[in-house]
Amino acid sequence: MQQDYKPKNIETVAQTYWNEKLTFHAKDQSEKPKYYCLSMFPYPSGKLHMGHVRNYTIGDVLSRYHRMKGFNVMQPMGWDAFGLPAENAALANNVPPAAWTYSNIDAMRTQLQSLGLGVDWSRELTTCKPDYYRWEQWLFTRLFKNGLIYKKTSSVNWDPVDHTVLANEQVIDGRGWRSGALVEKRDIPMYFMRITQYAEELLADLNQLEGWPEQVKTMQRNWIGKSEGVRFAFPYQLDGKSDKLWVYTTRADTIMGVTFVAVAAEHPLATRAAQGNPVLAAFIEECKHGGVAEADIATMEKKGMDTGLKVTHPLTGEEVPVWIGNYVLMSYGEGAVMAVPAHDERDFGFARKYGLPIKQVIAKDRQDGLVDGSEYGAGTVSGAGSEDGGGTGGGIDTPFTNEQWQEWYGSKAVGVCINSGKYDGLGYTSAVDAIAADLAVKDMGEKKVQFRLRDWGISRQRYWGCPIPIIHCVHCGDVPVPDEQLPVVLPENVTITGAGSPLAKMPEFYETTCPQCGGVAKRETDTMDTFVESSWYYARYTSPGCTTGMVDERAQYWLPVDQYVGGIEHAILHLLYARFFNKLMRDAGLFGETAVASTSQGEGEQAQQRKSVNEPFANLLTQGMVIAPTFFRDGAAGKKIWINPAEVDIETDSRGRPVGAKLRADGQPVIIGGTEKMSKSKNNGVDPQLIIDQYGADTARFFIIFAAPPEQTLEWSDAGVEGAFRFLRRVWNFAYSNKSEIDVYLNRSKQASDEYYLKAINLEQREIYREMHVVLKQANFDLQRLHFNTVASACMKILKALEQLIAIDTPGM
RNA sequence: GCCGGGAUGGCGGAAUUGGUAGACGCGCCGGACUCAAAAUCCGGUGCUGGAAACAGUGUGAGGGUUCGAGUCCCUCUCCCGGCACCA
Repeated sequence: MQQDYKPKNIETVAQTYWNEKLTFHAKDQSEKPKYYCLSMFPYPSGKLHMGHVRNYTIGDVLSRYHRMKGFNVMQPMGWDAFGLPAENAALANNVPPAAWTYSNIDAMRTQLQSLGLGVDWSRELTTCKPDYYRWEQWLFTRLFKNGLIYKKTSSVNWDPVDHTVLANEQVIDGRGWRSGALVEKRDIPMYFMRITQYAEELLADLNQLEGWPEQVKTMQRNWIGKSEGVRFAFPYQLDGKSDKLWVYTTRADTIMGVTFVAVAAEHPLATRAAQGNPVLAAFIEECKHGGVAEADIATMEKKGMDTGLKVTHPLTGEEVPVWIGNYVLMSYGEGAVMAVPAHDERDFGFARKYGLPIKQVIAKDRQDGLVDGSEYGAGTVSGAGSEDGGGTGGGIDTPFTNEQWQEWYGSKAVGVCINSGKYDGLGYTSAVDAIAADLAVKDMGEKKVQFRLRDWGISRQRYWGCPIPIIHCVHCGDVPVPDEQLPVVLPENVTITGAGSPLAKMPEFYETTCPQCGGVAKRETDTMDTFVESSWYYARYTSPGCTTGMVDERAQYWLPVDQYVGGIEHAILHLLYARFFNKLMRDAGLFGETAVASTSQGEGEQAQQRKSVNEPFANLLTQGMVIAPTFFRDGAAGKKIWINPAEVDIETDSRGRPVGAKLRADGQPVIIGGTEKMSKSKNNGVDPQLIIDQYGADTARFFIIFAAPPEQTLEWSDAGVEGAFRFLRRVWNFAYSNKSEIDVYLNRSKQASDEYYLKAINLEQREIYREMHVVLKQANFDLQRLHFNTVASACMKILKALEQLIAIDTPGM
């Protein structure tokens, strides 16, 4: 009667077939249009998790879909193999990071292959191997020579007990994760990539990325943070010399309301003021405690101390006190900020705390909030500047007060200047113009465009990363390693102690000679940020085995990536760095002719696209998380004991609502927690391997692709998996029972039966993917609108229709 | 703190421009078939009250605009992602 659906057999046969026939090998030339589909490569943690399965299934569906549509598809896979976890594992298990990483890669490759992805494994790359990172070192030396990489000091988290630099992740509540010691900020020399030189282009080109989600582009725009403001100076006399304290503001219209300036603890003025002032020196010392992470700095208590120094207001000539503020960052802008307590919420709080004066210089002129400051010209506003700041337009009147912050105090849109002498009555734009002009006349400042984006510090005081190809010579300074000496190979047999980099303790690594003068020299022992490797892997996939450069001419055929798929958590850093690297590689001439200035739309644009690659990823799909319910019991000392959902039976009432849950092992109740991201800590992960073993990869993939739109959160559901399995089984059984010749095939030979299976698989996949095809077509190929329910019901309808047919065509791909 | 998202039944989620909230699916309940179960099929299912007809109520909270708000405006709460050394 009906043959059982045995996914393991079917999938093994299919995967073997694909491997033998090299089905998914991408050709570097083709009559067909190319489609480069890339899913973000995994960090080889050791085990596949559901997020990986989702990521690669989405990419695979898109790949197979385009394959069926007649594209020359390339879907590669590789390993983001450098990074901190390998060093942690080395500490915990006493295994060298390299050995740990390579064995993880082997395990995960096996798992990935059991998923049956249409991946071209001949392009596999591993970033911790010299054949990959040597080209990164090559690019480093080029960038160093042309000034796009430079050296400066920067703050890191220093663990004073373990004598080691800590990652932000390793700083917990201001203390080292292993030692528990209070972390300090320490300034050390590092290499920086001049990403700010590309800030304007990185910002402008976002507008070309029509295939990117708007929210990602918005985040990148805000991150780059182009602002138009005024850079100006507070002059001062100190130690018999005249000098200027520079600050930058986007609210020059409030300059007349400055009542103090705040400088970073590391600012030269702070250092000077602390001389002979032990209290101030102690405060500066206190400011050094804690980590360097911005989120921590921004949320900590705002503290400050008067330096006793005074600077002069450039327009009023009044004396302005200089304070040290723990919230002012030396690495941002000038390391000093003007403070206008009346019109900045943070300054307001600071002034209230320390009893500093608050001077209102902006009045809310209108209530409707529609007024753009630019509409105001000098003298066009009458009656502005009333002392209470209340609007004249009725509605809720919120007069200015020194007691409580009001949002409108800080709004550019609603205010006009008051208490500002000649600037009274001006709106935002005209006030800024007038003030900037007056500052310029005095040579005390000018308008300036500034970016929030900072240069990218790439030095890491870590072992498991790509060595920075620099040799330090006492005579010649920092000398880049010559091409013929590349790669600088990272030694793989080391012992990790958790206290500093092993490279710094290996004379056989760092002792060398200067390539320029031949004298005794020392090799750099810092390694590069692992984001460097992930910034160009997409390009390397186009040129596997290339020994002549980062990429060869094949890159011009495949790039840009047509579809990139990955987590939203990479919306800023990784994606911005990869865009930056793409431009660096383009300007190094690696993608053929360099960019032609964009002229007109249409034909000219197409020609330009063939000549150069301005952006690496044409379309971006940011997939959602995989979440699952959590269960726990209260253990000793208020600690929760998390219980895996697989070990729990849920009881429901007559309406199907959960009323309780019991641990299967002991029948005793457990507490139902929230639904959260699958994680080790909450013990709510579902091991993909168990699902594949029990139901098969097709069920796992089918469930995961249809249970939620790709970019939304996916709630794991055992029932949903079961449903997906039943659906596939039904398709299978239907195909089987309608094929009378099957028995003939089966009775002939093993080979023939395999052939039948393949045909049946093709039927199954064909029907499923045909449905997706239809839906994708309806959705205008917009996978983000793809919806499980719509697709599933369409599949059901088709299936029902098929069941009414007695004979169907022999399927074939 | 700042930037970007989100919140609709027991669950995933529908709802073109502001026009019958809860499509479709899961789950659950009832029925058919079966010795029984599974599978399959049929019907029901926001909540409260009611045997039912029906009534009231309902899209995180509070306000507003409108003949009409899940949708637009304001304020707020909570959750998720990122914040430059996790990847």
